Amino acid sequence: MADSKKKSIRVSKIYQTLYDFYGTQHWWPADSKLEIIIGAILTQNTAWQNVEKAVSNLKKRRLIDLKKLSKLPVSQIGKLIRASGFYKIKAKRLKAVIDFLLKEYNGNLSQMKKKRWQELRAELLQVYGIGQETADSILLYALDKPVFVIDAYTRRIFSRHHLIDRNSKYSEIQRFFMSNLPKSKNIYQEYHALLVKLAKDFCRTKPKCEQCPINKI
DNA sequence: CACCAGGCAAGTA
DNA sequence: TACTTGCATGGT
Repeated sequence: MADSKKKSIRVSKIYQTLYDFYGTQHWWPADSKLEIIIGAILTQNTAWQNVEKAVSNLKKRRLIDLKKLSKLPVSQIGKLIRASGFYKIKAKRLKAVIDFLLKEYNGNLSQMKKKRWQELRAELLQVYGIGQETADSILLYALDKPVFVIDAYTRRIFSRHHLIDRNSKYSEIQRFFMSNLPKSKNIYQEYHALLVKLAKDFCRTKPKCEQCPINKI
């Protein structure tokens, strides 16, 4: 059998294994679509635990609200999200995203969802502070689009198991997943969440790594 | 104490 | 295009 065919089968097999091992992950943990978008910026290179503190600060003041946020000075946003780290630059990024959503969609996310994801992705990538992973997280979890998210964990796990090259580009890895799985938003959401869970449980130390359920396939 | 976490943008070669 | 650096808090 061709090598690419084996890898293709393995991508599905790993999903089945992780799903059987862990069950559904209930991602993205948030009360609203806007909270997901805000979280997507705040979680950049940051532990989720710290993102929760920042989001919690915004929630207490009922600031998960585009119009309210748009009236706040960037420095004030920075103060509120301080716990998430990189707070000055993230405040600036949030400001850019807020302005984008209000200007282009009048803050109406369900209106935004009507567009094709290819078009939305291009628009999101133009926004300051939104790179490929953040754009795809927003598309997949906030806008329910069938787009696979590639993060550091995904690279680590799949290169570790020799299914992708360690130096592959984002777009190549994304195509690898999307061409070898059903085009399903639900599967993409679960798969990414399962990979994050797996990495946290088994990729920290070498002895843990050897107990990884993927090794038992 | 060092190291990392659900990346991105800007600068350099 | 490919590689480097700054951004910063909080947990382990």
